[in-house]
Amino acid sequence: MSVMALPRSGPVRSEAARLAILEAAAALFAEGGYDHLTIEGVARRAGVGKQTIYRWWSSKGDIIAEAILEGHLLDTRRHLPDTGDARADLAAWLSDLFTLRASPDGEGLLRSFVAAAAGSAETGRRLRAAILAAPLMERLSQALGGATGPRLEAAAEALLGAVILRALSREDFDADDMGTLVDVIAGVPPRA
Amino acid sequence: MSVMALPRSGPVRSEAARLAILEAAAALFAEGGYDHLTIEGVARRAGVGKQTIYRWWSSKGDIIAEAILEGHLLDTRRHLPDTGDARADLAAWLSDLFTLRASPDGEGLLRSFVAAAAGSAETGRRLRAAILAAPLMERLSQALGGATGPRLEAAAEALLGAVILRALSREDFDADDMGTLVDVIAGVPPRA
Amino acid sequence: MSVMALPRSGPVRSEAARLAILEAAAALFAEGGYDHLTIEGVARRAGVGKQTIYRWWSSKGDIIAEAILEGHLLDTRRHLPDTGDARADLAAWLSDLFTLRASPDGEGLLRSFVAAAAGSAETGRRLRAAILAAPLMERLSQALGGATGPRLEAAAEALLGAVILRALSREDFDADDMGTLVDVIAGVPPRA
Amino acid sequence: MSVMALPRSGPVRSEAARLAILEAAAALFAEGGYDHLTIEGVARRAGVGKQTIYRWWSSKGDIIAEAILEGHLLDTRRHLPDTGDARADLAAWLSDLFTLRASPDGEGLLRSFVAAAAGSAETGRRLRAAILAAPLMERLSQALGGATGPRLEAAAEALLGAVILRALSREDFDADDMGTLVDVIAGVPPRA
DNA sequence: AATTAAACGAGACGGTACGTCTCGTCTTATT
DNA sequence: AATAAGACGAGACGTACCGTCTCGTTTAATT
Repeated sequence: MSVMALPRSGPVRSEAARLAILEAAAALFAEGGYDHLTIEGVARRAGVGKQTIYRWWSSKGDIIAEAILEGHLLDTRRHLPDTGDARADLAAWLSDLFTLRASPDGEGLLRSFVAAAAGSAETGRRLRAAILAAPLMERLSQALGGATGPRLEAAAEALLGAVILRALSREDFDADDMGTLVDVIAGVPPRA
Repeated sequence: MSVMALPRSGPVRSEAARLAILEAAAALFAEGGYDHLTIEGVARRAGVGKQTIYRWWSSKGDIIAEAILEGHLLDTRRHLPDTGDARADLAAWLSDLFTLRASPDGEGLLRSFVAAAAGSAETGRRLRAAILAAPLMERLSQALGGATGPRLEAAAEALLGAVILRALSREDFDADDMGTLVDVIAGVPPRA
Repeated sequence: MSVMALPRSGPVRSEAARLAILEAAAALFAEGGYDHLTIEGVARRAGVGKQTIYRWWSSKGDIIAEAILEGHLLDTRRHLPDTGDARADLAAWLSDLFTLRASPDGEGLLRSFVAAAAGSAETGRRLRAAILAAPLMERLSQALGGATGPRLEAAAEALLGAVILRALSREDFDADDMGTLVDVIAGVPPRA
Repeated sequence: MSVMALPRSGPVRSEAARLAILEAAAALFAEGGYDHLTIEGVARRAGVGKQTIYRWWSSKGDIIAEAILEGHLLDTRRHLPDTGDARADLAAWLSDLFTLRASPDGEGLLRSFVAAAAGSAETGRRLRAAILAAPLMERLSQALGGATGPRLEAAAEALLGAVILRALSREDFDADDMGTLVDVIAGVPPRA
């Protein structure tokens, strides 16, 4: 048995408005972070009525979640280097993620993403999926000596979680620190 | 050489007001989470003028940071079990932290703390320090076979970070998962 | 030379829709008064698209004007008593008009009509014509000792206007007051 | 027994804000009429927060009522001519009232007042009192040969009501018509 | 019968205004 | 001088309607 969509006449959702909203939200997020993002601001920037936003999204978190999913906010294919040294590659990539800023003088983008995730379940899930994407998982699996399943997942979460925690506590974090982190999680014994 | 306070007349800061504010903030935080916490609400609940808050704190994040520091919000001596099995103890403690809720039907308290930390640097630092306190570090050191220094710190951050990340993405997390996480970070090989 | 309608195919105006709109407007007017009447509400109640309203009327005032004209709103044949005493009959009728309410607990209907008239020229004219109809004018003419023309018109306007003014200032108005009013306008000397 | 105000500290109502609001409301009323008057517009024009308006008034009708009372909207000492002929003076004054316009191309001010009165009980009462003021009543009493009490009141209401009714039905009204109206109400027999 | 075109129900759109809430600052009287 | 109280300008919140503009369907008159 198939679920039939109820036939409905009338105008169809405007793709132009949808895109304008997502792009405006992404731009404002990048400029001022999640806290300073307002629905009114998005509507103004997108040249759209507020009701058009409320018709399709229920909160600013929802909008950001969709913007992440469609790649307006985060380049999910961000370059993961491949030097043959999986641990070094991961450390570099995480360092990069940690220092990611929207604008040269902007707040840390990662922290703003965390704020968004704290406010919206969907954003949390999307963000996690966007970052813990296939290339990262593969490289991490190599670093762990071929781990898969729950252990690989746990390691990935530990890695990303540690970076998030440091972003939240505003600690500086250099490439060496990141290397130590990867080593610990990969179970590499202390270097001499 | 001693630092002399400038002599000055007039009433000094009211300790009663200070405590009333911290307690009101903690209560409201527990009831509605960080997002619904407002300065006006705190002033109302504490029976205090708004200016008295603004005179001594600069944001709601600041208030929460101080409330954490003084233990109004988080019992920093929360029971860390001691069964002799360091890994099991850690897993139990983290599980506890993860499922921490303000009220029976409340939002996850951890998620709300993350929102607070995302909005206030000081809160982030205080929160981290409050959770990664001495008892936890000691037990983790045991689990790691006596690690100290940067490696111990990295492990602690990975552990707490992973829990935070799961809280943010609203995944459920049972005691087994937590055990796997501790194992991976402790470098314990897969169990048969 | 005659004006020819351009030949055109297609459906003609739907009488069912027209009536549904007028009746919905009348019902909503009676329930909530002119101010709370909205085009969207009329469309919803009538089961009609908004455009069908805008196609044929240009404002809610227009709709009300047509509803009055067709008797959906005001029974223009409202009973004007005939006791032989023209002044008493007029006083009774005006009293009736003044206290007219849509629903038992409703606002004064007269006041709502005035609001409608203030907002729409056509409604003003229609309303005036609907109230100052032939039966009233005849009885008033008798009360004035056979006046006609401008003096009769002036008297009629004075009578209705006074009632409206009292409705606007929310004064109570009993049958005696109404009698005095008719007497003054009819030029009857003060009663002993 | 006296009603004591509760002793209260804190700032007192700003007279500057109060006046700015009344003046802005009066200006906007004169420019666009009651229907186009908005609270947001008043706040903008007065340079005042919306909450400052809502704190002290509950509707735009309320504001207009106060503006009338304080003479921001209607010069209650409008010149009532004194030529010795009371009926002619009244006719002239009413004609003046009827043709009163806010701006050269504005809507009739009287009609807008009626809309305001229809929407707000207090405005209705204030407006009535402002127009049916002592000078008018005295002159009317003369025209009626010394009438007082209910009969004078009824005559006054009939007079003003008739003018309002004509304003509502957008009929033109010249000085002759106005004379006839005064004559009918004054009980003067038809002129030859 | 097939074509054509307008009226229809539905409702999305860019807007304006609503009335409420909170922000951070400022003012007052009290302690 | 610090406090409780709270008015102030500012502006975001989410909702209700505005009047216009599609949509896809239905209904007549014309081919």
